[in-house]
Amino acid sequence: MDIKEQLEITKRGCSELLIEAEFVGKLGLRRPLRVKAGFDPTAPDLHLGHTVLINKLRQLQDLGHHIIFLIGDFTGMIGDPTGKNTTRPPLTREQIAANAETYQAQVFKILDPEKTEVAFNSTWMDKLTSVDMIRLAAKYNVARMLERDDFGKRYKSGQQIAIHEFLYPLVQGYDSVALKADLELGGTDQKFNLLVGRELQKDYGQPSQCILTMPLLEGLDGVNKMSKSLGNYIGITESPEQIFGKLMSVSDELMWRYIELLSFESLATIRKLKEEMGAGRNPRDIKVGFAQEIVTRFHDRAAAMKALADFEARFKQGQVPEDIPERTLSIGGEPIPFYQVLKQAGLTASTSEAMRMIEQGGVKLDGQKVSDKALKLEGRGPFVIQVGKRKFVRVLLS
RNA sequence: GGAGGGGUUCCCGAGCGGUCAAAGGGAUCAGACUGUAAAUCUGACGGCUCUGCCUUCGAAGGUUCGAAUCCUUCCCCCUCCA
Repeated sequence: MDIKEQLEITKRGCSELLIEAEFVGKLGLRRPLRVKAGFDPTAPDLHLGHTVLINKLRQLQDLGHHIIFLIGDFTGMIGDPTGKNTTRPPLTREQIAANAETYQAQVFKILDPEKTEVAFNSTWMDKLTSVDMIRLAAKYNVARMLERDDFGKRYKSGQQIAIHEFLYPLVQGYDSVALKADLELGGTDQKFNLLVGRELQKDYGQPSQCILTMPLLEGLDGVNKMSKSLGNYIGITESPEQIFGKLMSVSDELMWRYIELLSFESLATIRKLKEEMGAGRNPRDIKVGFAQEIVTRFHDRAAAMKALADFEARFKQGQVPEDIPERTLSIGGEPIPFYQVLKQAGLTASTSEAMRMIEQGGVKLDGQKVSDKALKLEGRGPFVIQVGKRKFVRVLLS
């Protein structure tokens, strides 16, 4: 493939490519480039936000480049990599190994396992002696470290910066030296660390890597970045129905951001979709198509079709979904207040909430809206109970 | 070490002796509508054996008929100075 085309694919959706001219030069070498991306072994549950970067790796892989999936097990053992709010607890080797396994299982839904090199930075970092470490530390200086926004801010405002936090970017940069990386990928928040890699490679007499930063995907709220702790994420191991439903709940505006960063459709196709919407096409249909694409990626085509059918049945026709969880409650044969059933079946968090849901007309028993708060249930069931649009349980009494 | 400021229900943030389960916003949930779990509008949003009762305002005591609001001690955060 010609260089111009490769460059376009590489740059698609990215935040920055440093330095483009250098990168073009590397492409001109006509050999597979060594592409590095590092991952923290702390978060084995990948969500769509992570996949923005992994997708890019996949694209580069398809262009014939050599992908190195680097697991930062050494850095994971030290603890907190970014010094954000609280120091993360260091992980044990066993935990890291287990996390790495889960990581790979998920990542290989996108990357080709045959063509991907998985590396652990402990491989070379463990061998470094204290002397080596100090020599490495000598290659950078405090003023340059403080260029990093996060460090600079904390320094100015008198917040603590632990010494080992300075070592972090160095270790990450040294990884690039050890791997002889031609290109390193990271989120925009990683820019500083990636640049350290460039500098260190120069110090160690290597050509400097280029840097490709990818934007951070916003979460379902459209404001914060997608993260597990904020609960605004779509996990790639979630069920087809969940992925589909969550994608459908994305606002029309945010949908385009998701499509831009997550879809594999060509830019031309996406442009056309936008035009169609401008000409009056229902954005819902575009969202459906996109949601189908994503579900297919992490499950399969059939699952995607089923998720859609399920979704339409439930929301358009108000039907009960096919497989709903079943609960058996033992009540000793006595009639039981309905609100108790709601709570015990896990449909509401408290009896107060159960009462509220009934008051607000959000509860259905076998398809009939329940408005009597004093209703009691007796008999064995099964009763199909629905709270809101999404929560269903089949209840058996015994 | 010195001087100040503060800790309120999931988050932000008002309240500063009764009318406070505690304004307002966000998040969330429900309903209506719809093109969807978009948008918009309405409502709810501590718990319970629910027209009432019980437990909350950093912790523990105290004053008072009555405290998130006053006093004492303690714990924790933040800012400035050294």
